[in-house]
Amino acid sequence: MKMSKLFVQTLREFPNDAEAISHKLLVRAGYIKKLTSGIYSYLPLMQRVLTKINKIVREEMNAAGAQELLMPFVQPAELWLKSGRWEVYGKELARLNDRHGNQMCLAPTHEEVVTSVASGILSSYKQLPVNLYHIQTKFRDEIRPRFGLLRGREFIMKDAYSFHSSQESLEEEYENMARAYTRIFKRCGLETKMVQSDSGAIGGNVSHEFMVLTSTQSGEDDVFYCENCDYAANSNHAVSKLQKEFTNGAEFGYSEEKILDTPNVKTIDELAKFLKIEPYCILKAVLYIADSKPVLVMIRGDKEVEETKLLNTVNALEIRSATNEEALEYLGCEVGYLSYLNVDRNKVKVIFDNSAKGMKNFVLGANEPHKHIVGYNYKEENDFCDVSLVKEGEHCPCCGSPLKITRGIEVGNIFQLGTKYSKPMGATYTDEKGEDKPFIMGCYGIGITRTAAAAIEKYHDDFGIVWPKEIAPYHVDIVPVNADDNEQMDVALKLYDTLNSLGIETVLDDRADRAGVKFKDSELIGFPYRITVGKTIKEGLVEFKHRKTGEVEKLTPDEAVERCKQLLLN
RNA sequence: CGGGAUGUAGCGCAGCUUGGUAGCGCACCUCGCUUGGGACGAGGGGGUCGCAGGUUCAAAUCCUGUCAUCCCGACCA
Repeated sequence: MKMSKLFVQTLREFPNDAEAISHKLLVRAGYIKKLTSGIYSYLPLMQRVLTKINKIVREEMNAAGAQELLMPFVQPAELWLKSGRWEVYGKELARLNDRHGNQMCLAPTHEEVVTSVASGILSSYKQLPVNLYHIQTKFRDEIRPRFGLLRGREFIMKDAYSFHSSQESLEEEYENMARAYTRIFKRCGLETKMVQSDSGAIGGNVSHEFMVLTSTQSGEDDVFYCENCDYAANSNHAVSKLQKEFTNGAEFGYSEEKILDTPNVKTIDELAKFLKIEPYCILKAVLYIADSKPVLVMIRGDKEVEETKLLNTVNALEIRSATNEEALEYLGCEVGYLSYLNVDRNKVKVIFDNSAKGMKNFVLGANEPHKHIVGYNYKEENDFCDVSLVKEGEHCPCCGSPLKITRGIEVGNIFQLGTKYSKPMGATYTDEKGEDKPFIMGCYGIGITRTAAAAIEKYHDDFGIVWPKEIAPYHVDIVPVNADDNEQMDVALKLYDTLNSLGIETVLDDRADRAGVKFKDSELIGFPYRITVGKTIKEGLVEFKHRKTGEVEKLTPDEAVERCKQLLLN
């Protein structure tokens, strides 16, 4: 491709509305163009990157035994009503009516359709297992799209669905997909970590996410991992051994139950300071509203509530913390002095976090303004469950080593769905005994557009993108320093033809601009290798520059071709 | 959905307080000059100032409404 013809416009400045570095660079280097919030055109450079990622995905999925098909983007409500997700999915599901008034939706995912497709064709256990996938545009009407391709509303996803007659077979395929995913991301130049996760709206029992770990701000998820063993989990799913497993207020001299005046002492910090006690001896009460019903969470003072865990525990669709007015309404007390004591559990659901287990002589609100109780001990049996956020420094649940935290970008995930969709949708096969059984299913997603963005988050420098060569839009950028110099242009053109004929994807920057402009663009766009044809051509030499390392080699044109072959063909 | 901000040329912005010819830089077009790190000179094209009302002789500017976008919190590939 000649640069003068390439459909691209690089910008001198970063766009104002971009936050994430991948977003900034994709816009500035001319890869994407925003149409509206969270919706982008993929310009020719971007399309080449996506095509390359897709190719890797297809090769590995096919090698893993999956079959590609293509399912519809617009789907009837009927299917979603059957699976029960029409109500559950919420506003993220974009709904519309066709001209007859039938309700439709734009596909955010394809469990419903694939289940209906499969059940029509798979009728015997002999046909199982089967794994079907496609690569397709999805639409999720995100509350707040941001970070460009990292969280668009419209995005490209590879989604695969497997059908089995036994849990063992599902688990086998799950492992198979995990291996395929690791290979896919590796071939895209990305190291990923497989972490345990919450299964969210997709549902199911076991699930893992593939995370690209990013040391900086750009990741959207917190990942806890153990350096000693291979435990790793998304913060919405992570569990830990507490630093202080059992706490006793007697340690701070509170061994007798009494009510104390604590005027205007509202927060845990204030209370700890006021009583000269550590937060871990306080039983904190936090009121939530889950689907408009009150839920009171009792949790140790040094811990925070993990809202996704709470959401799952109370089996709600939506959750938010309650206002002070709601606290007054449901508990008759303002926030800051709440407790579970004297609460009518028929009206307010009370949940105890595991961290509150085994506390002795602790402090808690008196459910009366400006009063707390000290030296309290449980007087009843309570059920405890896990609704708290892990903190860095807490210990690995498997081996007890301290847990580390890092940011991560989720580029893929795998779920064991079981019969979550097949059962309600009546998708069954006939087993050996002639009985009808619902399919046991798995599903496996890769965010194609997000993978591209993640690669940029991971690989960039002050000059621009540094693509891994496997997914770069082109491999080599040939820059004749002076387009008016016939000698330079001749050599550049010859190199261009030679490399292209070898199947090496090459750009020739034939523009009349000065060298600086071409160098800047080359680095911004992120071509892995650049061949500069300049003054040194008088000595028969060109420059071969490695984008990643900045290393420059002086080579003859023939040697430069050899270097390209060696680096890019094998 | 709550909190904050912004809408003026493809991009980045000024002008608005105090109403009176719509401006600057980049990009684009023409000519000249230049060619190893985003040159320079001269000339040129492009904007119903988000939209709709209102006030006024006169609105980018003041008022009202509305829409959109972006940033901070809860969802997800």
